[in-house]
Amino acid sequence: MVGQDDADVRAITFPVEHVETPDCSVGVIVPYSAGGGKPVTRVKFFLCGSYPRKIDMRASQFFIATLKEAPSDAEVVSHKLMTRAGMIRKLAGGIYTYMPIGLRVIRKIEAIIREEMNRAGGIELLMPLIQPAELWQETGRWDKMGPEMLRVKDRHDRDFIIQPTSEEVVTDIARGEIHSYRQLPKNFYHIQTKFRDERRPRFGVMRGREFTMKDAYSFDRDEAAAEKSYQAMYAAYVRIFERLGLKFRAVRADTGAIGGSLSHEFQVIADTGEDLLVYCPDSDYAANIELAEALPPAAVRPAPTFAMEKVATPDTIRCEDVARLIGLPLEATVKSIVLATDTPLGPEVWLLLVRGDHELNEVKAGKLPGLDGGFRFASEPEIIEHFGCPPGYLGPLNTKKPVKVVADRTVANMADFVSGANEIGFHVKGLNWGRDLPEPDLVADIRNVVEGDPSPDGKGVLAIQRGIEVGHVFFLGTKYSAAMNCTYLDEAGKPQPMVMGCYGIGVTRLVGAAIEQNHDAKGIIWPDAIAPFTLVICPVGWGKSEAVRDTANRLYTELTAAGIDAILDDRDERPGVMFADWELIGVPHRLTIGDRGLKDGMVEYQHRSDPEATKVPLDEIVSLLRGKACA
RNA sequence: CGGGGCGUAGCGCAGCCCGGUAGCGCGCUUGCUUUGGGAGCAAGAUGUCGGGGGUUCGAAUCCCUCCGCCCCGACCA
Repeated sequence: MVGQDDADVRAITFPVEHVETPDCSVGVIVPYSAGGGKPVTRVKFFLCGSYPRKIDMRASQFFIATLKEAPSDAEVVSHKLMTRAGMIRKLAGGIYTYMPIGLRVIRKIEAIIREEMNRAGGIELLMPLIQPAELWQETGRWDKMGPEMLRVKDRHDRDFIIQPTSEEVVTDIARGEIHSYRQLPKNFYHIQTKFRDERRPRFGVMRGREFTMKDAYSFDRDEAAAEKSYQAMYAAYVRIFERLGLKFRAVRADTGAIGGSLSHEFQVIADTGEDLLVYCPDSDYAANIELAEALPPAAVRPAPTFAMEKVATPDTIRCEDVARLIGLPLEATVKSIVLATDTPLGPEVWLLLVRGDHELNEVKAGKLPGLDGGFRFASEPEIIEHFGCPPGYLGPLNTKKPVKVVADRTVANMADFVSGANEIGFHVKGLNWGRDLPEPDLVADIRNVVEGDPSPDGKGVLAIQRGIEVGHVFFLGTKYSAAMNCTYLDEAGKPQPMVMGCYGIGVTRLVGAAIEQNHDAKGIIWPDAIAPFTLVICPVGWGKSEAVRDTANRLYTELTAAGIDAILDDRDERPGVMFADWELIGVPHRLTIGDRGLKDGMVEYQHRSDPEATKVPLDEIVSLLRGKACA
């Protein structure tokens, strides 16, 4: 047993066996008595193998660096709390040092991810941070990635990048090492520093430039096998986020720049999230708003009832104001958005129409034929050239030059609507497709869904909530294997491209997301699984009471031996300081020991989310905490 | 990238308009007192006022320039 009471001891030896577990984490075998039954031996996982746990964890020997006030550049609560709790310190925009408290949380998250990745068949390796340009040129992403990818040169003036992701390198490994269908499937992963030179880093570690990501890549012989790998990763992700103690939702997602055909995001539910999640409470439909389909209106377009009429709307630009001025509902107006594409023949101008109360979905627009090669918002000169009028009074009626008109499904179904008259200070009302102007060139779903829209699966109506994207799984197909000639030989001895999937988890972003979801006015409230410490022992009167000191030391030793990740606050701070610090840091379980209770043989237990402490007899506290704080 | 704002002690800020001794709170150091919810008193330490250039007898303050940071950015808000 650990058996040491002396506060001055710095390095207690821990006479238990370190074992190499099947998934390569290092654990220690600890005696464990489950519910008072016969003692059993079980492996208690502390932290990952590369992070030896300091067994004697006393606050005076550790590093607690809390702040009363957050730096003024911190905007969101997780950034403020992480800084105040001493988890991170900013070095440059979007670049942070992970301080000791913060690193412990990261290591715990990594340990859980490793366990579940290994359980799901993943094989850990570690690919370099710096990668040669050649591989990226091979897939074409050297040119496609843009300034988000940090490029560096070595002393010979050769191009390198600091990796934002590792598809190229892992595919290079696979094509070099895997030659036979017998070697498939394989899933390689690593947990590595990434660098993405974000246009606007913000929100602390939530959108940093340098961050830690777990990225995994699966290689299979065919689509069916690859889909199994995808499902295995999906299931592993569900387990990971459940173990982390977070409320999350898996949603269908756009495949974006990475490419591929099937994709889910794992979103931590938080009102401060940047993403909008669409889900159906009556079914299992869930998607990112980028992807969620707005179904065509069920009804047939009504017949025109009014004559078209031009109305003066001086200085009235926004649909809301136009509707109010004319005295019609906002739903009767149509919003005009002008896009441009740059073709070899020069710019082409597009007019996209959504209902006044709807919003354009740029991801959907970007998939339209003609816009799928990339688009931009048209410049004001381009707008005037084509519409004969500056922004604010634009519409599909009588454009000066022909433009390609794309109407949202809802707009295509409208009658007697309002839009700009392409004349400064005027709109038109009573406008009707077919009668007053030709049918749109294209009718498509180009808007964001709104709450109450019918669910695409036909099983109810949609609801919307905010989330933080912490994980993303992609079915890649052969996009990279084809580009890089990554093949294996099948039974017939024929080369076949490997079918790939890729799977990411933002480790450092998870830290921020967990805080966004779990905090109060005093600070962070960690889920047990990722708390920097599971339990803090707060002795009141450490410096003056031998009884307090002895009891604290003894309980610390016993609880640690029981496998509880505890820290003993021996700093001899005043209680207010001590409590405020640990509440800010967010340690979920607190044991308070003071002369006041000790004289009655009592100590106090309080969970971070409890309103107040509970008195517990001294001889019951260890078994109580074993039940509560021993994950 | 465009627009706006800000850089003064470890953190939060004042001083700048109107040029003249660099300040406040928290934190830090020392001592005494205090000791169950961020203690009190006393005495201290800490600054290239973001960098460079200019104007001036004199610049945190006025001018130029560079850098850094923050916020905002649809014909949404």
